[in-house]
Amino acid sequence: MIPKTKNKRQVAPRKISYSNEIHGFPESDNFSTEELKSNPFAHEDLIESRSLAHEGRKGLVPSKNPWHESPQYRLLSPEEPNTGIWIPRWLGHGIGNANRTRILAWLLWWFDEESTRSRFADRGVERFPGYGRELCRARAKNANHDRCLGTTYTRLAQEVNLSKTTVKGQLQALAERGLIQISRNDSRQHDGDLLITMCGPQLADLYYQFSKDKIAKDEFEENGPHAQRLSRWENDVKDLCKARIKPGWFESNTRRRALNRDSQANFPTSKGTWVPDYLFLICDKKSAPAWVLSQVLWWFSDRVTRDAISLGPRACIKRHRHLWIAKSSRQLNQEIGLPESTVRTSLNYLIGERQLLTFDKWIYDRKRDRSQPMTHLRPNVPVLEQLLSNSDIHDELLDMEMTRLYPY
DNA sequence: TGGCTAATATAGTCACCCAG
DNA sequence: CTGGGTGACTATATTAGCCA
Repeated sequence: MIPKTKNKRQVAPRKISYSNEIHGFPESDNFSTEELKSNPFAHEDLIESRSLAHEGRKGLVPSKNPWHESPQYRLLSPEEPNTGIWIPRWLGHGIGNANRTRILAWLLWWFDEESTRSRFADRGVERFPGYGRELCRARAKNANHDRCLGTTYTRLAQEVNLSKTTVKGQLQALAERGLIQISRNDSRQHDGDLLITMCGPQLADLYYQFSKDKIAKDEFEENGPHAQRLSRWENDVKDLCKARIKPGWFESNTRRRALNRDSQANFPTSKGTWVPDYLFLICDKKSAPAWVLSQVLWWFSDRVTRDAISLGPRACIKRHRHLWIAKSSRQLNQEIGLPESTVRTSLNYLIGERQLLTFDKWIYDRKRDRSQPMTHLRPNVPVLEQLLSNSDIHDELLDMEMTRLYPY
C-alpha cells in the first residue's frame, strides 16, 4: 500500500510588493517599529478582506485616489449622455464570443423602443422628424412582412466600430444558430440593402435558458400568445395598409422582460453590463477586455438610493489606503458570461499590458478559499484619467456617434 | 461586397495548490 | 476527494488588411 504523502507547496509564496505605495502607519501597538517599517500594513494584513468588506458596508470608506471621485468618472456613466452598448447577462451566457455578443446587443438596441434612452446607446437626439414616437427603431420590412433592420455590413461595422469582416462573420454565425435571419432586398425601396430579422423563438429560448423565466418559455409555444397574435394579424389586419408588419420578436413580452422594459413588480430585473464606447476605444477596440473592464469599474461606481442620495462606491474592501474588490476570473465569468479563459486573458491584458487595473493577492475568506490568496482588483486611476482625456479618443468617439446618428 | 491569407484571439484542457 | 483558486499550453476560430 502506498502511503499517503501530504501535499507540499512547491511554489514559493508570493511576496507582496509595497514599493509603489506611499506608506502610512496604522494605529496599532501589537507590532514593533521595525516590523512596521518593513510592512506598514502588517496590522491590516492580519484581517481578512471579508471582514474589511463587512466594515466598509457600514459606512463610507475613505480611500486614496478613489475612482468614483475622479473627474473622468462621469464619462462612463450610463446616466450621462454618453454612448455605449448595454450587454445583458443572459446574452453573454448564451453566446460566449465577445464580439458576437457585442453585435447582437447592438442589434437588440435596434429592435427596442425608440423612446428608451437611458442605459442604451442613444444620445437622445432626434435623428429625423418623428423620431422617438415609433415602437421600434427598425422600420423596414422584408417580403414576408417581417419587421427588419435595413442596413449594410459597412454601416453596421462603423456603428459598432469593428471591422467589416468581423461583422459579416459574426452575423453569419448568428444566422447559423438561428438567432437572426439575413436576407437581401431587391426592391427599389431598399436597393441592395441587407435585411436583418430577429428570430423570436430562438432569442426567447436563449433568454429562458439563463433566466428560467416562464413567460419566455410559454410565449412562442403552440397556441401561445405569439401564435394568437399571429393568427389575429393574418385574419384581421394583414390587408389593411396601416399594419402590414408581422408580429415577431419586437412585439413579444419576452423582449420587454429581457431588456427591462416590463415594469412588473416582484420580478427581478434583467442584469447586464454597460460597456461605454470610451472603454472600448481605450482597450484597442477589443471587446472582451472592454467588457471585463466595464464590469470591474461598475463595482467602483456609486450606489444611489431612489432619492439620489449616494451611498458610496459598491467596492468596500479597504486595504493599503485604497478600495479593492475581490474577484476571481471564475466569478467574473459568472457575472458577465464570457468563458473563464477569456476573462483571464483579458485581465492579463488589462493588468499587465495596459496597467488599467492594479491587482494584488490577499486572503479573502480563509474557510471558503482554503487559505489561499484571492485576486483583488482596483482601477489604476491616473492611467484611466490620462487615457480618457486623450483627444484622439474623443475624436474617434465623435466619429462613432456621428455614424450612429446619421439617419438611414 | 467578396475573397484571400497571415496574424491574433479564444476555448478547452491539463497540472497544480490547499485544508477540511 | 473536493471545490475554489491559479497558470500554461495548443488546436482551432476569428480578425485585419489588402485587392478587385
